[in-house]
Amino acid sequence: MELGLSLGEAPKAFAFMDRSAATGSKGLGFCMGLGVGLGRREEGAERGFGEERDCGDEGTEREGRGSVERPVQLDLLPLAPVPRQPHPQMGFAWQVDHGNSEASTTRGFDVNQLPLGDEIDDGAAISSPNSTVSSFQMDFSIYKRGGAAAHRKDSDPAAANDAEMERASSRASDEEENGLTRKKLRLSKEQSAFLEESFKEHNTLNPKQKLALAKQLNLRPRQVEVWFQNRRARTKLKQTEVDCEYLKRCCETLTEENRRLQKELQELRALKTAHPFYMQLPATTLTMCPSCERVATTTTTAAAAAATTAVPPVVGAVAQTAADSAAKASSGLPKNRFYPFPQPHQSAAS
DNA sequence: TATCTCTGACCACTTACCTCA
DNA sequence: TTTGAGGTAAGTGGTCAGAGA
Repeated sequence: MELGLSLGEAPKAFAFMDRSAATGSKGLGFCMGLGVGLGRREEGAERGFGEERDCGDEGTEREGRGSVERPVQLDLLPLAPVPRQPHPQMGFAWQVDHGNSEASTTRGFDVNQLPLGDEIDDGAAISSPNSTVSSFQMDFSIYKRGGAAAHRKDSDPAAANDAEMERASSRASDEEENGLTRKKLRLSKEQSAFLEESFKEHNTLNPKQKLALAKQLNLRPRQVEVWFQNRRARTKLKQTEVDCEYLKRCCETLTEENRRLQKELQELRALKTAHPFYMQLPATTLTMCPSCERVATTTTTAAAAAATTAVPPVVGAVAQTAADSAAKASSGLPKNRFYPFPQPHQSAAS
């Protein structure tokens, strides 16, 4: 029996997986194969799972004795998009006008504000006739009131926001004084939250959406674009971690199963050696798998089987066991993914 | 129609900065 | 106060698809 794992692009060798819905994006592809290399006449005849075969009908396949070497394949594909929540379009609590817009006049250059004259950064900020920007622009300038202190963070989130914005503003001012150009900025919680909500809506942006978001958040379009890129990268990274964890468990389970079946096989061989005539009983009484207690429906006599090989009935049961456990465990799971084992945690998107 | 060039979007990788324990 | 780790904004280079010449 062989256990193979491969990480990379989604495998093409196993056509029976319907993953049409999942292949829209190129992502993590995973292929796990469990090959039972015991079906040959001789013990040494082994075979890897990588052989391309027609995996047309898994269900009927497991009934057949001839398919005892069919690999049990796990195909881990990118998760379906995170369930989307309705976008609270302009409905955020922090969007309330606190009536302090007057006091919001910028004091120098705020790193979290779209700098005047920088609007044409990458050209996207030039308003177009069909732009939806102006209809729902947020006013982040309310956070620029003075007098906020960082230590208020715990007691009063709003005040903490003030402090945050003030710090950013102050830093920027200092740098402006020093003639330095700030290379990196930190988005405010509100900006991040809004971007996060947008990301839930759609994890990619068309130019119009990018422009709208940029205007709304007083950021440069490039910043919005970068944020989405980084956010996608983070999502993917988390998903990869989750997948790896899951695969580790799969591997452990299969290894254990492998060990158990090897042991079982040894026992049966010992039995055969000790009681040679035992194998001449009708095959139907011999193909019961000790682990799953399934009886194969073959009518082949043991003598006939022995003429070819004494092993296949056992291997047939083995393959069936693996296929059964896979089918059992994968029921009720997403179709575009193959989960023969307990489902991994899928909450990586956040 | 085929080919080439340009452009924009995206991704992977990396760097540099910021925050916090 | 210092420092290292982790998070993240941003830079860079490569690929790919679509538009236009």
